Amino acid sequence: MINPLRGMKDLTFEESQRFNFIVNTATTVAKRYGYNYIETPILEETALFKRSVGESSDIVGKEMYQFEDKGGNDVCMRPEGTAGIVRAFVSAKLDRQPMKQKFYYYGPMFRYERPQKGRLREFHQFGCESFGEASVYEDFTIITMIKQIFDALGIGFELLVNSLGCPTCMPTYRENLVAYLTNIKEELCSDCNRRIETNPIRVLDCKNETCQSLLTASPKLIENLCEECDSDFKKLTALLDKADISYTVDTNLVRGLDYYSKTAFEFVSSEIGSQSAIAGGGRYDRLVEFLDGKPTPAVGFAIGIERIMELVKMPETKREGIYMGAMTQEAVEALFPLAEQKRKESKVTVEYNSKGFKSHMKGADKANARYAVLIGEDELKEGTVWFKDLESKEEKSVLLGEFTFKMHLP
RNA sequence: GUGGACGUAGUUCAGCUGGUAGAGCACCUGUUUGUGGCACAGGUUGUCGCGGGUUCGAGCCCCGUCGUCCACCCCA
Repeated sequence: MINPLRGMKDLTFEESQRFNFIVNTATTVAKRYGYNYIETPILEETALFKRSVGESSDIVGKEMYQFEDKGGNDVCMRPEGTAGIVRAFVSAKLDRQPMKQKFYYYGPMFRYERPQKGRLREFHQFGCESFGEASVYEDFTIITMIKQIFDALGIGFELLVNSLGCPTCMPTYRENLVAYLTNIKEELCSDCNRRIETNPIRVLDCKNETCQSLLTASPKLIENLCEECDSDFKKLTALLDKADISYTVDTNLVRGLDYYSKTAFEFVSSEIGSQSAIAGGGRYDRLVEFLDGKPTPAVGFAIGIERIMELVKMPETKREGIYMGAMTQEAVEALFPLAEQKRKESKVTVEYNSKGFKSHMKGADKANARYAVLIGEDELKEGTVWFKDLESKEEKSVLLGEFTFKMHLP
């Protein structure tokens, strides 16, 4: 037996239905916010991710599905969505148009990690990217959109926000932080020591308690923002207050990807284990430029579909469609014209095996059908069908040609 | 990449100090040979993850391997 590869998963039945439900719900909301669907390749040049995600992240360093294709190109399965979307945006020269552009996408992402709860090697994200809008109003609007999506899905969450600063205030802060960290180097854990070199901001959200207690006195970016970043962040929190969206300012909140600046946010759930981030995003005003486009402000987010799968409450499934069956083999074929006609408007299941009456009734029940339509010897002789509404329990026999549900059942 | 737990019927699990497997659910068939969801009766299903080893004998012990899960790491 051949099983799926490690960290890859098949989705069937209620799981695939829930998956669809999530995507459909998110799509509906995104469209209402003016987003258009964009589809980009799963395979991209490795250079794209090196330049966008950044070499400091483990994603690029060791988690990418990277290989040489048959034409000798250095390629990667995308580990996240934003880089590809921005690349497409620049490829289409949309950066040269004054129009603002908004895109939503969903699809598989690949990271070669050790699988655990909420972390697969092939996982799916739904995300949105808004280009050309520098106003913090857009950051706020995106947060309200995610809230709407989670509300529609019946998911509870906690919202964390922070500001990562911009090229004006971030580099100085970074230097100060590194200086501070280097001072207490000996007392920090080995992971943090590594991070001082690779990604000092990452030290801030270390889970080690000793590190955290040492960090209480560390310089905080939020207190060292430039005027513009500071005023934007204040505006954002004021808007959230006004909209009655509760949030926590988490000065240790960091985005893992290098391209973020200014607003950063994360939606977390306490109900799904250690991989608690169910959506994350923020502003990335410099990424378009990094990827050879004209400087274009942008803000976006992604939802981890697998991570919210078990949190989603599906609407109750009601009896739906028609089950058709026959008691004698000759009668089975008499069902086909009828089935074809009814399939123009509703779901029809035809049982090809002739079976006893009772066994058909059980079959109809199991198929969760609303109606059972059966033909036995008597019906075949008389040219009629017998049918029953499994919910109201009304039943009737009518001539085949006259058969419609509307006419015969309320 | 690091640390830990676990892999037994379709599924959830039981299996005591080693003697070649069991339960619930699910499924199938019946309970007047034309009335579903309930109840009752009966029935089917396993190379006990895979490969070695120890032993007269292994689902139980040992080693390896693959996989799952949890945490770290990373991140959605």
